Formats: sequence, C-alpha cells, structure tokens
Amino acid sequence: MARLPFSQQVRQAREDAIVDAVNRLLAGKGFDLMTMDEVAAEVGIAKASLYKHFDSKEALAAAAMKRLLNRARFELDRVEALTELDPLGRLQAVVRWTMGVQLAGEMPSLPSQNSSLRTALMADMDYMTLLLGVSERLSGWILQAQAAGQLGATVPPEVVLYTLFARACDPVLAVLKAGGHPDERIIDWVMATTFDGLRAR
Amino acid sequence: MARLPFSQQVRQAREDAIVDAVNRLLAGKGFDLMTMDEVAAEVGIAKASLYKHFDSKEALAAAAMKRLLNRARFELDRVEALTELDPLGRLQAVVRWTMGVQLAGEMPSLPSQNSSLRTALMADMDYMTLLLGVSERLSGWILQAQAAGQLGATVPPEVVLYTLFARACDPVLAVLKAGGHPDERIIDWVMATTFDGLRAR
DNA sequence: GTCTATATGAAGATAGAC
DNA sequence: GTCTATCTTCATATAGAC
Repeated sequence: MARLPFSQQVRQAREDAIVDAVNRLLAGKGFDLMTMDEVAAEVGIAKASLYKHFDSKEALAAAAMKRLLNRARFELDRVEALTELDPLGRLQAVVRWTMGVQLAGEMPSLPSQNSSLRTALMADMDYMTLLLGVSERLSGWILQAQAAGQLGATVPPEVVLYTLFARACDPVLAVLKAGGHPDERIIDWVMATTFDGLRAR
Repeated sequence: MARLPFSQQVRQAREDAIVDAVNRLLAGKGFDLMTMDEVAAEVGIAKASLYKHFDSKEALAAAAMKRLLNRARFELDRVEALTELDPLGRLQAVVRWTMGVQLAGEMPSLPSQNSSLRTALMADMDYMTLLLGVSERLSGWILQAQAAGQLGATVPPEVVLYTLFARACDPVLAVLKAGGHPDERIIDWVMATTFDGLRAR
C-alpha cells in the first residue's frame, strides 16, 4: 500500500469534511434548498475554496451520493458474510440498515423529479457504475428469495427492487420520528408494513 | 342558488385555469422548480396578472393543494356510498384512486422537507381543516378495519394512515411508468406490495 | 489553496400606464 | 385586471490578491 504524500492526505481530509457537511445538509433540507454558502459555513472555509475541490454544486452532491453507495456496498459485503441469513434475511438486514441511516440524519435525499442534479448524476459514470452494482447484487438476492418461495412472486423483481430503494428515503420515517417515537420501533413498524403488508395475515 | 355576476364567473374561470396549470407544474416538477414565469406562460397571461389573483407562489400552491383535498373529500363520499364495500375495501378503493391521480399527472407534490411552503400551508386554516377532515375519515375506516381483523393490528393506526398518504405520492409509480408499464398493472403491483407485503403469503 | 470582493443570472414580487 | 418594464434579493460561480 503506497503512502500518499502528506499534502494529499490533508487535501483528502478536507474533502471528506466537505462531503460530510454536504451529506448532512442534503439529508436535512435536500438539494434545492442547500446553498453553497451554507456548505462553506458548515465546513468553516470560504465559498470560493469549495470550488477548488468540486466543480459545481451538482458535483458536490454527486460526491455525497457516491460515498453513500460505497457505504452501501460495504454493508452488502457485511451482510453477505453472515452465513446464518437466507436471501430474504439479507434483504431485510439491508433495508433495516438504510432506515437506520435515514433516521440518523445521514441519508442524502435527491429530488425524485427531474432536475439538473438528475442529469448530472446520470452522466457521472462512477456514480452509475456504483448504482448499477448495488442494484444488481440486490436483484440477485431478490431472485433467490423468490425462487425459494420467501418473497411473493405476484410482483416482478424489478418492482421489489424499486420498493426497497423507496423505503430507504421513505418520508414516513421522518413523520414518525417527529411524532416522538424511538428509532427502533419506527424501523420495526415500517419493516412490518413493507414485508408483511397492511392487511392482516 | 344565487347566480354570480358575470364578471365574477369570468374571474372564477380564470382562477380555475391558473390552478389547473399550477397543478400540472407541481405534479411535473414540484414546488421548488416551478417558476411563476412558467405558470404565467402556461396560462397565457402576464406574470403580474397572477399576483392580482394570488398573493404569492405559496398561495398558488396552497390553492392547488386545497383543490386536491376537495377532490379527495368528494372521492371519500363516493366510496362511502358503495354499500358493497367493507372498511378495508373502502381504503383500498381510495388508495387506488390516489395512484390513478398520480399516474394521470395530476398529483401536486410537496417537498417532504421543511420549506417556506410547509410553513405557509400549516398557517392556512382552510388547508389544515381540509387535511384534518380527510385524515379523520380515513382514520375511522382504519379503526373499523382493524377491529374487524382485516388490517394487521401489529402496527398502530397512525402508521397505517401515514403509509397510505405516502403511497399517494410514491416515486415508485413514476419509475414504473417510465419503464413503459401500463397504468393498471402498475397500480395492481403497488397495491399488492402495500396491502399484501413483499413476503410470500 | 485560501481568502475578499464581485460578476452573472434567475426568480419572486411590484410600479405604473392603459 | 391586464400589460410591459423594473426592482430586489439571493445563489451559483469566478477574479485576482496573497
């Protein structure tokens, strides 16, 4: 493992701090309402300095999203190593993890509608590669779980995948948190509605 | 029924046209990305004229939301009159309706995070009254369905209510529509995941 | 690379004639 | 009430000194 020069380590640490702040702000108020002034203030540097590290606001958000996807990939590795889990158990573990991230205020939220950010992300090859990688690993587990009869087969795998992604940024979590419920209970409830459905079993 | 003076009828028709345009734009790009210039262009009047009818951008969005809630109230009446439906059936009918509205591009979407719009809406008594009314009628059906053993009782009614609201603006619908699936099938899929859950029954 | 100061543009809202 | 033209604010992005 080659050691980086000290100056590059410093630069890396600073960029991590920037992405930290962006992640927090993205989780708290979203892309449109986040301003570069706020980011700079949060990090404690001048706004112009931000642009020495990232080309644009979109690039900043993209960096936060890429870090999230890397965290997700790491989590997928961890869950895959848990040999006591079956495919459904793995999916549930990952969904639980995403909800925990959101309740911790660390889930950067993108505008679901089209915007400058969406187009920037779709043109970002690194981001798209990461996203595709995570999607395909999840899809594999979904297919296994369906084949094993653990997941319902009335709905195509595609729909299951999108549903799981949607739970990662479900606004219901924030509403329940605002209602004063503890995180663990919130997660249990939303896990129950997601996997067991609203109808009585 | 007193007949309004002609001039007021004209005014009313114009304001309806404005709210139509706002509704479309809110559904398509959301509050933050909608601009007053676009609204004016869509209606075919000057931007300054908008302000003769509505005080602010927030007031414009509030008008669209209020009209949606009135449509919802009307739908609740319609479903309540269907005597062949039980409480669960009524809830499902309403959720189906909301999904249809969204797929038709007529569901104005609010930013889920705090913003100027949220505070404006919370201060709007007409809006809050409508919202509370719809919530309470739905809550009544939820309680009935739980008492009848049709809805799972592991989750509090509150959570069921929020989950149903969330389905009305579920981004999964738009993604599936972009995937080229017909509206009816999309609705069936999301209804299945919502009420039956992802796990096999 | 960091800063202060500024350019540029977009968007909400208004002035004032008709 | 409708229009054109304008005001004001604010946010992205950049210039240029150190």
